[in-house]
Amino acid sequence: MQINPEDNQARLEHFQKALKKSGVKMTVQRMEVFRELAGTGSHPDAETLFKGVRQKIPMISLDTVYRTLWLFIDLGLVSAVGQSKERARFDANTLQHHHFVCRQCGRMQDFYSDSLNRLALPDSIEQIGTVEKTQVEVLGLCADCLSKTDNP
Amino acid sequence: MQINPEDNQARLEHFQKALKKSGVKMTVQRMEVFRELAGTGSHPDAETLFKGVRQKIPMISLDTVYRTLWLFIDLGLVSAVGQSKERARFDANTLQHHHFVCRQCGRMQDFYSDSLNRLALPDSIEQIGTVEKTQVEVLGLCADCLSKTDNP
DNA sequence: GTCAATGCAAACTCTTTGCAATCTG
DNA sequence: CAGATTGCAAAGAGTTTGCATTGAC
Repeated sequence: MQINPEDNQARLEHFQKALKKSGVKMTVQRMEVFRELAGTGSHPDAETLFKGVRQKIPMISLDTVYRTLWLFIDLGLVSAVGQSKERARFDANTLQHHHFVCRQCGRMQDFYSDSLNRLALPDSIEQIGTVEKTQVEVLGLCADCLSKTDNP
Repeated sequence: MQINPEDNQARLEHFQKALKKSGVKMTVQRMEVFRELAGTGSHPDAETLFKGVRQKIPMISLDTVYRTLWLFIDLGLVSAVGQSKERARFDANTLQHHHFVCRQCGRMQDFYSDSLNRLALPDSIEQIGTVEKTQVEVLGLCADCLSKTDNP
């Protein structure tokens, strides 16, 4: 999915305001990392972004791209796909199931639902590809973390 | 989610048959890695499994755990959670959206659906935790990979 | 001018690989 | 017994960190 130029422009402005609001300095590097990421609908990894940004800022370093991305995530401008920061996790449950993931402790719990097993997907999916498996991922706070943070 | 012992027993038998069928040797290590993984409903990483298995086989090495896991994945006995083998990927799209992930090339495409945005989750979710975000992940083959493999 | 942000290089973590010793079928 | 499998140690990816220099406000 390519993002159209106007949306992109609007995003850049929103981006600049967000930085100012958080008292974070605007730099060429941050600008370009954001522009690069906002201009693509694919979900690039840091290295890919790095290569793209280097076209405009040849002296940028990879660690700056990483720092910039985590900063953006803190600011809520960007999200990391899936449990990206984590390691590989394995599952011996071969039944169709769905995942609840705690955003605090990262714990993952399976849950089952017949209706979620046969979700109706939008027709537009057909243009993207053939569907083999559909899984719902629910993000939230697990009961454990809730009781640890909420209770006085 | 803990798995009950009977299911677990059935799984172990299925596991042994699957190994034999694929002409893969049965070893204590494989047995224990599988038992450990099948006996937990959490989705442990390799290190966690390693620690568990070491209780029974103190001399097992971490690389064996990895090799064993990827073998099981090849055999279809186990799955890796998410895009586990991949690196962190980032997303500047802050609108609620869902992901189509190509299992071949790993490309990820956003798609939108109002109905998927407000999925009805099973009541059992409440016991697990509070829901903050629900996202659908569709796995399949993207159009690109389809045309590369299917067309003669 | 001050302090945050950057680039560099080195460290760190997770995962994989080469090879000789070991064990399964 | 032959060949697959293991353990070890070392290498490889991807990511993070410490520190001096640079640059934004």
